[in-house]
Amino acid sequence: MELDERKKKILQAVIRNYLETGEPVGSRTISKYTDLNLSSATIRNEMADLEEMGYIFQPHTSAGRIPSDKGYRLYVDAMMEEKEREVVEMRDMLVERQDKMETLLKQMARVLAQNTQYATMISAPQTKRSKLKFIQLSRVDAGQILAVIVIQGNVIKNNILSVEEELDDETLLKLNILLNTYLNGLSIDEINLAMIAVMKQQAGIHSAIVSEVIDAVAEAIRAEEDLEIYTSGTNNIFRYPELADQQKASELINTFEEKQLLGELLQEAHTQGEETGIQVYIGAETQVQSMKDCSVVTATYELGGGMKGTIGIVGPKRMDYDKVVGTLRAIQTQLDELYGK
Amino acid sequence: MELDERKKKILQAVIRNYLETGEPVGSRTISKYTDLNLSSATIRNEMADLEEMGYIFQPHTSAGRIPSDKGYRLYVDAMMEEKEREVVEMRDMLVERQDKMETLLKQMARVLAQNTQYATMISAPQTKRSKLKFIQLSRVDAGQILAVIVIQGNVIKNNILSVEEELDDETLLKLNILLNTYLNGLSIDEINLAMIAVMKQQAGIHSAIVSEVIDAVAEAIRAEEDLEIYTSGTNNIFRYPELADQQKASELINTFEEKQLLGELLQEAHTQGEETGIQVYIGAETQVQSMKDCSVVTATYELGGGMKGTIGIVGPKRMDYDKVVGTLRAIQTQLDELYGK
DNA sequence: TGTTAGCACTCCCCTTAAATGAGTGCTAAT
DNA sequence: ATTAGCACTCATTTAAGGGGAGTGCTAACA
Repeated sequence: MELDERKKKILQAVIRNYLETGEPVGSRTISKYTDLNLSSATIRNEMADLEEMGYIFQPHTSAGRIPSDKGYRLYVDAMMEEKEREVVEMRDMLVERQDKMETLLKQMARVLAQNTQYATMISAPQTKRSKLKFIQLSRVDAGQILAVIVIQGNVIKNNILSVEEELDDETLLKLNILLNTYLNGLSIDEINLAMIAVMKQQAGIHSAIVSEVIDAVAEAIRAEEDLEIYTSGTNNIFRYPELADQQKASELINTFEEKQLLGELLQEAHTQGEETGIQVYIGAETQVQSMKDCSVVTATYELGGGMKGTIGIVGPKRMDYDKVVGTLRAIQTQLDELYGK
Repeated sequence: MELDERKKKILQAVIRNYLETGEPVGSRTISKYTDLNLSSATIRNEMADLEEMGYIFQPHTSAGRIPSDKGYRLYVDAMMEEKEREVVEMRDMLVERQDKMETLLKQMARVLAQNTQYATMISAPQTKRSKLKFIQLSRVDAGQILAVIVIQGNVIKNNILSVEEELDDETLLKLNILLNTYLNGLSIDEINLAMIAVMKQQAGIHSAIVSEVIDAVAEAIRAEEDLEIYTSGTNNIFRYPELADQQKASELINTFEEKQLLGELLQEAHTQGEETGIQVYIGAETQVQSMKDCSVVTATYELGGGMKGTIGIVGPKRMDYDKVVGTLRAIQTQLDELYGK
């Protein structure tokens, strides 16, 4: 059987209607809703075909039709290539200069949630490929050294080190110069054992501190790698009856709080993002069990220096794909303009 | 009417039983449950009295009794003064040294949630009265200065400042000395305009930078003041049927995500905490609308240097007050031992 | 005077049954 | 190819009934 133009139109009408109402949609509705001027009986025939082809299905005998994952997929794909959406307002959202990535991301998650009425998540940029920009040791207290580590993109990590020996200013200065000379501008995988050995040797009796700093650097990177995720609008779940029953809501909320799975999800979206960087996962496509009744739209953004992060929007399968994709596009554009290269 | 010993015992039995089951408890149950050896009829009479006195009530005619807020209050008060709970294990929770307050708090919230099966929230210590410990300016890039601000208790804030003039190392060193000399050891409200004027004068052409740093300090403090709140275990709400219906769950989850109200709640608990620092709010006592069916137990902890924070545990009114108070006590003790003075 | 047994009564809740109605599949006519 | 018509299905709603847990009250008992 073949998916002719009329079938497409009907399918689209079914999906549209279902997106609006959340209720299974019957033939009579379609017959009036579209400009096809077909009777409900004809629609019924076509819908039977569409069901056979797997685009829609009945939740139970003699109920209206609901789009299947396959149906959504078709709809989304069609929509994606068709529309190059208008850039939404949202310009004011990013106007203020941010020193802090964290604040920016939190805010972004919140705005998105507010805007779309879905749950949102956003992963911080990953610094894997970033270069070390600056290291500074300072004596804060007797026996306490503060190590400040700045990574490309102005991601800053602090680390308090405890030392036994008393360090005078001169020694500290030397160590600072040593560390910066060797490590500055290197990315993580460029720091090797040989280099560390040389540095330790040059540090003489203070080699222990060098070790600690290196550890701190490694830890800072690692901390950045098991990436931070910010979420917002999880309670929007309750807006959609098909997700709001106790069982599902509980699982979803849990998933959102634990963030572990979200991380993997975003990670995957991030790595396999294609040209546009926008990806749509429908139902089981996410691999996350608790989200099998949801759809997820993700967008990868870049902040220069190879740092990439991912935004995800989670809603019911009948989410307004159109709007969501548009919104994400707009944000991408904004971020690119501000930080992109 | 008077609350004699037997009435107390019966009331306690009713509450205990209700805590366990979550169901209204009838006279027959009590008659068997307690060691009073009274028939259900007698219990009925007593329960009628207790109801008249406002300690318990029936959700509907001919149902068992449920403790009222007043009833809970009595129970909790009695329990609080009676028990000086055993210090729970939980020792291992805090063993690792933490450089980062944030990590510690998050972890703590999580452990608590896990342990109690309720939702938890924890506010970061407030630095209002804290003293400035250390300031360091470093050149990170051409035109970019990193200001690191350390506050008592090793709370560290970073701030990137943009500068137009090129600063050589010597100037930076001078500025560092200047700033530290003047500001070191001062608490926020001890920094006044006169002092700033003097510093600016001494900084000469670089007075602009001094201004910026001062701003950064102020901002760092302010950021710390509209306090961070970490939550965990919000999905535990779903464990308790009386909170899990769509309406209530949605509101609660929202409250927990927005954190605004939680902040006020913790704030209040913090300020009016009495001797022990542990406080119990039952039902409407919290002032937070969405929590009118919950109880909240809060504990204020101190981390030295006048920095105080508050932990809160939110559960159904029938929460296991005993265990919760015990757990919080234990944590308080631990924190005191580790950081307290 | 306090305690208990007995009994009628209340009311939630669960189950069952019937009514409703939206929607389908099929057939025959156009 | 399209449509009208009809029988049929089945989730959902509504009503009714039974069960049962629990109460309040009264009368009897120690």
